Amino acid sequence: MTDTPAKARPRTRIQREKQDVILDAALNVFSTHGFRGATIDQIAEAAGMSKPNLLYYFTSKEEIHRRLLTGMLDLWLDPLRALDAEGDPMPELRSYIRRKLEMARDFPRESRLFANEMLQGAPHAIDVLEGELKTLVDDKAKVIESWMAEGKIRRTDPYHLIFSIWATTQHYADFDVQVRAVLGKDRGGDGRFEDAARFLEHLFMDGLRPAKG
Amino acid sequence: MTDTPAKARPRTRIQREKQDVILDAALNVFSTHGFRGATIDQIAEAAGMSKPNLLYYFTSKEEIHRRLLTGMLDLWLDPLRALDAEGDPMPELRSYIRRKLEMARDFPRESRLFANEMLQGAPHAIDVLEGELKTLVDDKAKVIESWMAEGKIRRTDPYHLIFSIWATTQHYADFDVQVRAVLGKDRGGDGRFEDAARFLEHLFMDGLRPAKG
DNA sequence: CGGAAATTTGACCAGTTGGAAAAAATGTTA
DNA sequence: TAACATTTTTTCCAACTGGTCAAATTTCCG
Repeated sequence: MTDTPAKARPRTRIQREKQDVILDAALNVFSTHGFRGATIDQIAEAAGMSKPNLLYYFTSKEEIHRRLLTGMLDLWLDPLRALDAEGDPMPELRSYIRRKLEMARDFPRESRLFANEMLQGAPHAIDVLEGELKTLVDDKAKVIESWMAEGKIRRTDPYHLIFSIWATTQHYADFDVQVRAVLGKDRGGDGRFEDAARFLEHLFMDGLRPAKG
Repeated sequence: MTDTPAKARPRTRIQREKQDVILDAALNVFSTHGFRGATIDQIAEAAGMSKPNLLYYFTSKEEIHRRLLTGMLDLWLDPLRALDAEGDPMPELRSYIRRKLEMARDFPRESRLFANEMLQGAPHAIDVLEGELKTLVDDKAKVIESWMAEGKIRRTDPYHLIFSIWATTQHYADFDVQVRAVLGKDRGGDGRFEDAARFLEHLFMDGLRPAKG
C-alpha cells in the first residue's frame, strides 16, 4: 500500500511510449499557454488520443505538469553544475554562456515552460528555487568570487552576473517571436543564434567601452 | 454610426474611475495568469464588482486585454525612443539601461503582461512587433552603428545589444520570484535593484575581462 | 423634488472544463 | 485457445467559462 501507484512508473512498452507522447504534447501546450491556459483536451488531441485515454496514463493535469517541470529543472541546471572551479575562469564562463545559449536553442519549450512558471510566481517550483537552486547558485557564486579575488576576472556581483547570463540566453527562447520580428526575414533565420553567441561573448568579455590606444 | 461605441471613451466620472479600477485589476490577473488563464470573474472580484457590471464597462475579455497591451507598449518603448543620436554614446546607453531597469522596478506587472504575450507567440501584438517596434529598433540600431563607426563604443551587433539590455533589465520583473529566492532574505530586499544597476553598468561598460596593468 | 439617464444586480444560457465510471476492445501468456 | 491484464472508447457529470438580458437601483440635472 505504500507502493507508488502504477501510473507513476511505466511497466509496459505501451505505457512508456504513450507517456512520452503525452509529455511531449503537454510540453507544447503548457509552454505556450501556461498551466491554467492549457486544457487536457488540447493535450490529448496533440497526443493523438482521447481525453479519458490520456487520463489513464496520468491521473490529473497537475501530475503531467509536475512531471514536466521537475524533469526540465534537472536538465536546466546542468550547465551551471558544470562550471568548474578548477578550470580557467574566462573560458569556463564563456563555455557556460555558450551552453546556456545552446539550451535556449535546442530546448525552447522547456525554457518557456519555466518562464511561465516564474511569471505565475512559481507556485509549483518555489521549493526548488529556494532549495536546490539557491544552494547551487550560492556555491557557484563563491567559485566566481574566488576567481575575482585572484584577479582572473573583473570584480562584480556574482549573483547578478549569473542572472544576466540566464536572462540574455533564455531571452532567445522565451522572446523568440520578438527576436524574429525585430530581426526581420533576412536576419531572423537560423543564423541568429550564432550572431547572439558572438555578441554575448563580446559583451561578457569586454563590454562596450572602446579599447584604449 | 461611425462613432466609437460609448464604452470605448468614458463620458462620466464613474466610467473613468471604474474603468481604471478594472484595468488595474485586470493587469494583476492577466500578468500572472496570461490571457487564457485569466477569468472575467477573477478580474471582476479583484475590481470589487460583479461580472455583468464589469461587462458594462468593457464589452469583452479581449477588449480589456487589448487596452492593457496597447497602453503598456507605448510606455514600454519610451526609454528606447529617448535614446539620443546627438548625445554622448556611453552616457546615452548607460541611462537607457538605467531607465529600462527602473521600468522593471516600477512596472513589473506591465513587464509580465508583455512577457506572457511573447511566450504565447504574440497573438495580439505581432503587428506591433513587426511594425512600430521593428521600425524603432532599426532606427536606433543605425544610431548605435554610427557611434561604433566613430569609435565611441566597441564594435558589435547593435540588435543583439538591444536584446541584451531588454533581457537583463526585464529579467528583474519577469523572474522576480527566482531573483528573490536565489538572493535570499538578506539580499533579496529592496536593495536588489541598486545592486543590479551597479552590476549592469559594470557589465555593459567593461565586461568581465580584468583590466590590464 | 421628479424624471431621465446611468449604473448595478440577479437570473440565465450555451459551451467548455477536469475528471469518473463502466463497458468494450485489445493484448499477453500459459 | 482460454483466462487474465491492459488499453481504449463511450457516456456522463458537476463546476466553471464568457457573455446576455431585463429588471431594479442609483445618480444626475433642471
